[in-house]
Amino acid sequence: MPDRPSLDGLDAKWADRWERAGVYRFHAPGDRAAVFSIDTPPPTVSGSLHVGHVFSYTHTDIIARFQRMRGKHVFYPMGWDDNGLPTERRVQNYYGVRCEPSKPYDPDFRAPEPVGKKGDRGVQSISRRNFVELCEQLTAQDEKAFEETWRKLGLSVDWSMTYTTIGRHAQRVSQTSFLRLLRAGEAYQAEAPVLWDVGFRTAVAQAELEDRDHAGAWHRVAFHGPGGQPIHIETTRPELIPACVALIAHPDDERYQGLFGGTVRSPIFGVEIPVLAHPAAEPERGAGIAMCCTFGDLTDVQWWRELKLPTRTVIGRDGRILADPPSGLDDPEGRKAYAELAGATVHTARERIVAMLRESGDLDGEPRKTVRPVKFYEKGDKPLEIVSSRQWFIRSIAHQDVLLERGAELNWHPSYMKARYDDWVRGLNGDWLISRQRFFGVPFPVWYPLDEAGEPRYDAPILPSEDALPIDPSSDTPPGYAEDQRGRPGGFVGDPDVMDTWATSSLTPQIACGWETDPELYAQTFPMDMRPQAHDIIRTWLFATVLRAELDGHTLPWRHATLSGWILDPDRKKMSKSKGNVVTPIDLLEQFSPDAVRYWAANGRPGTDTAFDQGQMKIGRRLATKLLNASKFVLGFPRPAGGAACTEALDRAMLAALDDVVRQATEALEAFEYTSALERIERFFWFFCDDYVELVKQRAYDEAGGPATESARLALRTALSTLLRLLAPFLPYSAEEAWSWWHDDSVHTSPWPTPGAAEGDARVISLASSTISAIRKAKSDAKRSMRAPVESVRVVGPRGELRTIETISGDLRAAGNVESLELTPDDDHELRIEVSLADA
RNA sequence: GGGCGCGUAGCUCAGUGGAAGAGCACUCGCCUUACAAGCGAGUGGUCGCAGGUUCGAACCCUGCCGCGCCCA
Repeated sequence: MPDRPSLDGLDAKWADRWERAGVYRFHAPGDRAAVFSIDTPPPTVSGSLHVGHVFSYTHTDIIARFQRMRGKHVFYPMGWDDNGLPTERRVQNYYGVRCEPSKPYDPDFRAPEPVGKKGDRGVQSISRRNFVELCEQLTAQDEKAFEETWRKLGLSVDWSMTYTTIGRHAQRVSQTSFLRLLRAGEAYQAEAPVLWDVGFRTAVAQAELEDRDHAGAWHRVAFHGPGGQPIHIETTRPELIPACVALIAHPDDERYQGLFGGTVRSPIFGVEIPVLAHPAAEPERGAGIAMCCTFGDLTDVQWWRELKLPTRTVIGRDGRILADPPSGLDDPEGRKAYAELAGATVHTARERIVAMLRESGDLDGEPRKTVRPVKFYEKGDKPLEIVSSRQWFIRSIAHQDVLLERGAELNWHPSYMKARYDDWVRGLNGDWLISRQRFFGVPFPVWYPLDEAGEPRYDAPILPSEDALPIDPSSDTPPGYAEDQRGRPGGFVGDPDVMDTWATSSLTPQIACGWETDPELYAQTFPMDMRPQAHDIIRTWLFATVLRAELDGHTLPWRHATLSGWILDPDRKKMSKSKGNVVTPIDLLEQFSPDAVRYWAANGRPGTDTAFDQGQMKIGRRLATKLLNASKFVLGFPRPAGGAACTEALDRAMLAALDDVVRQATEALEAFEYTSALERIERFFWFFCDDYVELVKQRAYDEAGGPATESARLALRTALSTLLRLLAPFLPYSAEEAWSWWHDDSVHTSPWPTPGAAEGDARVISLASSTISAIRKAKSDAKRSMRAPVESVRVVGPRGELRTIETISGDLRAAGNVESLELTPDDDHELRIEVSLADA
C-alpha cells in the first residue's frame, strides 16, 4: 500500500497484468444460460477514434464488467470494420494513390510515403491487387492504434477473439451466408435503375442516402404541341431534355385533358414524346405537367416502370453525358445539338443546353433560383444520379411484417428507440442493394460462363462449394474451368463487384459466435445478449443484422439492443470531427486517467446525447483518487479478530443503507441503467467518506480495542469491500488497485455484492448526519477549525428521535469534539440542535 | 409535412403525484495524524408558457413556444 496513492500509471500497470492473467478471457462454460454475449460494434478503422467512441464503448464495458462479476462468462470480442469505401478513401488520401483495375499487379510495389499535404504531388495509379494490399497494410496499422486506446480505456475485451470485416473468417461467413440466400431465393440480381454516386462510381443503398438542400433553378421550357403551340414544363434539370420519354400530368388536371394520348416534340432534339396521365404528377408543382426522363428522380423511375416507357439514357456512370445519343433521337439537327453536349459534365451540359434553349426561343423567361432537398450519398459530394445497371439485392420488402414482429420482440434501451426502427421498416421502398462497384470489400463468390460471343450469362452463375470459401472470383478459377479460359468466349468471368460493408457487418453475431465454423461456441453465444450501438445506425446496422438473422434462422440476433447517444460539443452541436480531433482520446486518458474519462461517459444516460465536459472528468478523477485514499484509510486499521461483530447502531445502520444501495444498483445495472446505478453508489460513497468515516474515526483508532472498536473496523472493511466491487465496473483501475492491497485475486472476477443480513435503523443515519452538520455549521459560522472544542450540544425534540441519537452519542461527541451532549424531550416541536462552542 | 426526444440553479444534470435536489462554478472559512489534487459552510430556481385533472402537479392531460434528432 503506497504512502500517497495515485491514479497515474495504474492503467499501464493493470492493463498489462490483466492481459497476462487472462482476467477477461472467455471460457465457454458449456451452458448458454451462464454466458453473457456482446455484439460489440466494430469501429471503422479508416478514421481515428474520437471521444464519441470512448463514450459509448465505456457504456458497454460497464455492463460487461457487471455481468462478469454476477458470475456470467462474458463473451466480449472486438472487431474492426476495415472493409469498404471509407478505407479506400483513407488509403487514397493517405498515400496519394488511385486504384486502376486495368493495371497489372506490380509485385515489387512499395507503399509510397504518406502524403504530407493535399496537392503535394500527383496521384499515382496502381493495380487493384496493389491497392488492396495497401488497404490491408494501413488498416493493420490503424487497428493496432485502436487496440492501444481501448486497452488504455480499460475495455474488458477478450483480445484473443478479435476479428476484422475484411479478414478470411469474415469473408467466409459473408460469402457462405450470401450463397445460402442466393439458393433460397432471398438474394438475386437484377438490371434495374439504382441510385448512383458519380464521384465514387458505385451504386448506393437507400439507407445511405441523405437529403441535402441544394441550389438549383426552375427553367420554364416549351415543348411543341401538334399545332406548333408551346406546352410549357418547368424543370430544374434541363440537361435531361434529350432523355425525356414522356410528359406527364395528373389525370384530373383540366389544363391537359386535350393533350393526353397525343404527342409533343421536344425542343432542340425534336423527339416525338407522348403526353400521359398519372396520379403521381403534382398539379401544384411547377406547370403541373412534368417531363419524365431516364432518370431524373425516383418518380421518373416509377412512371417508367408503371407506364412501360422506353429508356433514353444520357448520363454515364462518371456523371458525364454519354458519347452516343439515345435511341429515338434521330433528327439530324437534334443529333448535332447532342454532339455538343457529349462528354460534358452535368453542370456544363446544363449551361450549354440553356444557351441552346435561349437561342431557339424555347426558354420562357429566365431561370428562377430555388433551393430544394436533393438526395446525396451520405459520403458523397455530388447529387446522386439514377442509372440502370445490374446489381445484387437481398429481399427485404417481402419481409416487412416479420421484421416488425422481430422489432417488437427485441428489448430496446431506451424503449423509445424502437420507433425509429419501425419507421424505417415501414418506409422501405425497395430491396436492399448490396453490390458496390468498388475494390476493397468481400467479393461476390460468383462466376459467369461466357457464351460464344464472349458475353456473360448472368442467368447461369457458377457457384463455388461452401468448403472452398472464401474465394475471389477475380483470381480463383471456378470448378470445371482452367484459368486460361478467363475472359474468353466459352470460358468464364468473375463477378467484378464487392459487397457493401453492411452486407458483411450485418453478420457480426455470426462472425463472432462461430456460425458454421464452431457449433459449440455458437450454441453457447447465439442469439447474443446485447447489441450496443449508436442510434444513428438503427436503419443500417441494426436493421440489416435483424434481417440477416431472420433470413438465416428466423430468429433475433440478440435479446437487448442498447442505443448510445452522441457527444455534443459545448454549443450543443454534434461534435464534429475537427473538434473531436483537437482532443484525442489518448490525450484525455493521459490527462484525466481512464477512470476519470469513464466516469464522464458513465454519466451519459442510455440514448441521451451528452455534452463533452472535462469538468465531469475532473470530478471522476476526484472520485477515483478518493477511492484510493479511503481504501488506504480503512486498510490502515488492524484487521478485526475472527469473532468481531458489528454491534454499534451507527455501524449497523450504515451497512443496512449500503445493502439498499446494492439492491438498487443491481436492479439498475440489470436494466442497463448504468447511470442511475453509479449515481446511487456515488452518493453513498460520499456519505461514507464525509459522515460515517468521520463519525467512527475515533472509535476505530482506539488502541485499547474492545467490541465497539472492533465493530467499527469490521464495518469499515465490510463496506469497503462492497464499495470497491460496486465501483469496479465504472472505475476499474482504482478499484483494482485498492482491491489488490488486501486481495490476491482481481476485483473484476470477484462476486458482485449481494445484500447482507444487516439490520439497522435508517433514521440513525439521517440523525447522525444532521447533528454533525449542525455542529460543523456552528464552527464554520464562527470561522473556527473543525477540531474546535464544543462546550455543549443541546438537542431538543421528540423522544423517539432523542432515543436514536442517544445510541450514537459517543460517536457524535468524538467527531464533533463535544464536551457535553444534552438531550431535551419536546414532543410538540421538530428537532432542534443548539451548539455552544467553547471559547477560543 | 409526419414521428421521437428534450426544456428544472450561471453550467451539466437528477427528481415522473405528497416539503424543489446534486455536482461544478461563485462567496466565506478550515493545516482536520486517509486525502489541501483535501475538508466545512453559504449564496443561487415563476421547474419553457397557458389552460385542465386532483385535497395536492416539476411530474398526469390539452394547446402553444423553443431546441435537437429521425423520416418524407
